[in-house]
Amino acid sequence: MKRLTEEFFHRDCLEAAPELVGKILVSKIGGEEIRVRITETEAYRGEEDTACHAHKGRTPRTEVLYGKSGVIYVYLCYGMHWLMNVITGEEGQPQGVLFRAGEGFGGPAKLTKRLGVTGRQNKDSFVTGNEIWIEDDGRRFEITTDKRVGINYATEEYINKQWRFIMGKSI
DNA sequence: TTAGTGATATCC
DNA sequence: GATATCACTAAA
Repeated sequence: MKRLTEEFFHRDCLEAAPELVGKILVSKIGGEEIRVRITETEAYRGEEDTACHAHKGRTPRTEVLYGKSGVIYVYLCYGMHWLMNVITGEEGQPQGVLFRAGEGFGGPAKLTKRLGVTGRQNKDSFVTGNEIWIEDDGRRFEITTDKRVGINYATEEYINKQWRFIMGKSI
């Protein structure tokens, strides 16, 4: 059981996103330790990705996307749902991976609810923090890809990218 | 299919 | 200041 370090996140989101599938999210935010296997992720890649929050450039909200890999980006969607991402890639390049589902349930807002993640964790780090981190238990899974969800505002080119990664059979 | 909800960005 | 939009969910 080993905790993921900065090197894991410090590469292109299209490499990191499929590898995060099958890993274990561990949270102590609520006091007790909660462990959830990640079953689905999505990659958001740079200003040229019209589905990425940072595609219009740097704003106070998207600032964190440009920062260090391994940092957590949490934001409120539709006034009631917290969505959690991890920053990947080079500093200065806005990209990250959205955690879309965990074992036994699906839905990015359910994941944050289960783990107790809210806006308080925005800009925390999976690498250095003590409240939430990610572990590799050594298990490997087949990965299937699909189009991303809920990004109809993006251009067709990016709507059609297969940048969603879903856990399959154990290998 | 639709309501619910509030931060954010963008326009006065 | 006002408004439109939104990486969702539950209920019907």
